[in-house]
Amino acid sequence: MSQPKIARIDQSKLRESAYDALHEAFTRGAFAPGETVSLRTLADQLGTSMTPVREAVRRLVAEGALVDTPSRTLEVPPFDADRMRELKSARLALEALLLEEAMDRIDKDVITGLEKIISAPRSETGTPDLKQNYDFHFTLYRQSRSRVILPLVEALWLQYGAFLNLVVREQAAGEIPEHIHHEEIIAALRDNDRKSAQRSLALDIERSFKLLLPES
Amino acid sequence: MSQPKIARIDQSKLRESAYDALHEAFTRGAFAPGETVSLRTLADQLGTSMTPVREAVRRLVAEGALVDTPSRTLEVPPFDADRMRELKSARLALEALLLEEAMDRIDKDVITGLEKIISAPRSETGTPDLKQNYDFHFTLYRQSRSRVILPLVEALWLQYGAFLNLVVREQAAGEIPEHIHHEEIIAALRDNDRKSAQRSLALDIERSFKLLLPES
DNA sequence: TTGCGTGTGATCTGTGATATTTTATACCAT
DNA sequence: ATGGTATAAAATATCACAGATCACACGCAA
Repeated sequence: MSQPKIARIDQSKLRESAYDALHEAFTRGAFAPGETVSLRTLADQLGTSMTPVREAVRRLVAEGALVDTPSRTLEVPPFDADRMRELKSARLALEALLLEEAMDRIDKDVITGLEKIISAPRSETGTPDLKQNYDFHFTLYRQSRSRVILPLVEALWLQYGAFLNLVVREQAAGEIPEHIHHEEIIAALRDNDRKSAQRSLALDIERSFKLLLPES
Repeated sequence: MSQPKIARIDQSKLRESAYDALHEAFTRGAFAPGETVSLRTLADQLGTSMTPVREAVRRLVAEGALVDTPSRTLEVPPFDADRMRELKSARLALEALLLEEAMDRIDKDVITGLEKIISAPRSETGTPDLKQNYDFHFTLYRQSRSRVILPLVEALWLQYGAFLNLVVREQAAGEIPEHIHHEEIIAALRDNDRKSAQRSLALDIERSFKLLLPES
């Protein structure tokens, strides 16, 4: 029994490419809540036919990033404070589980990687570092090797991502020091201090929603 | 501006019908872990073309009820104890949140409805009352009016559903008294005793996994 | 002869594109 | 305002294609 010497070529799979492109756009806050999108437009922009886009869109709908309207168009869910509160409590519950699992397995190299992520030069454009924040959390969560909860959390971030679009404008005024909690988390990881790590993560999640849920 | 007097018949939407049919089949434990399914076969059985089935299947994949294989076929995820443990902790975390919200809003009529569900005649066929269990939990959870967490929990049940197929055979031997915890939950709802309701729900979820995760 | 690996082809699969049908909305005339 | 029509979009069906699987026969070696 010989092991394969060469890797499989990852054939076509336009559906995956389309999904990846849209996923990236969502985490970037490229879509505004309430905005409607058209399959044909997306297909044109991606340079494919409607079929792969449709399947990618079906997945996004299943994940809550898009919703079907009664008139059979697609729209980015409009802002909704109740939904936002649910996103927050779901994130608090599930990301705590991921952190717990991750701390069972994480090694020094990954922690160093996390430090590298947050110490990367902040973007010069004045836009908040959405991608940096995403990368920090998910390289941490991926250490959990979770195959059930991690996809759920990805879906939550996807829903949350659209709302970030609303925040980007006033971000400069908000001046949220997001890296503070990230540094606390890294320190706790080094000390293997679970309590402290959980507390810092919870604070970081709370922080994420401060601008969108001012009352809390 | 006149309001429509009669409800729309939700014609067409074959995609939704296909999804509903498959969803029902999963919660019924109709599919066995490891089993492969074919778009054409499903389309034939449902009496539609491949297209609606394909989109329904895309959603099921997004929810984790089906997975794509490297050879581009579809299969029901094979049994996996790690996945099972994740399902359990995710259910414990999220359903606790739903119960909390539900207890803020539930009224007497719904509690009576819950009693009616569990007092319905147990199926004569010897098969466990999967649907009865499903209906009990979700009529309760629906009271939370959740639009974020509830779909996540549905997805978890969908993944869990396939594994139930494995249990059905030995169920008679297991002889699990599932209605015990359900009755405790109802009593706690009547007393508005949150602590007790949460405890009973957790026990009920633990019970669900007893046969599949004997070690715990 | 027996056993095992190998190639072959029929048949199945998902994928992607496109044609057809259905529905919703905007527009225009009345 | 009302009603009909035109237009555009989504939903569905159908088709062409490339890859994967399986059964089976063939050939070589022990």
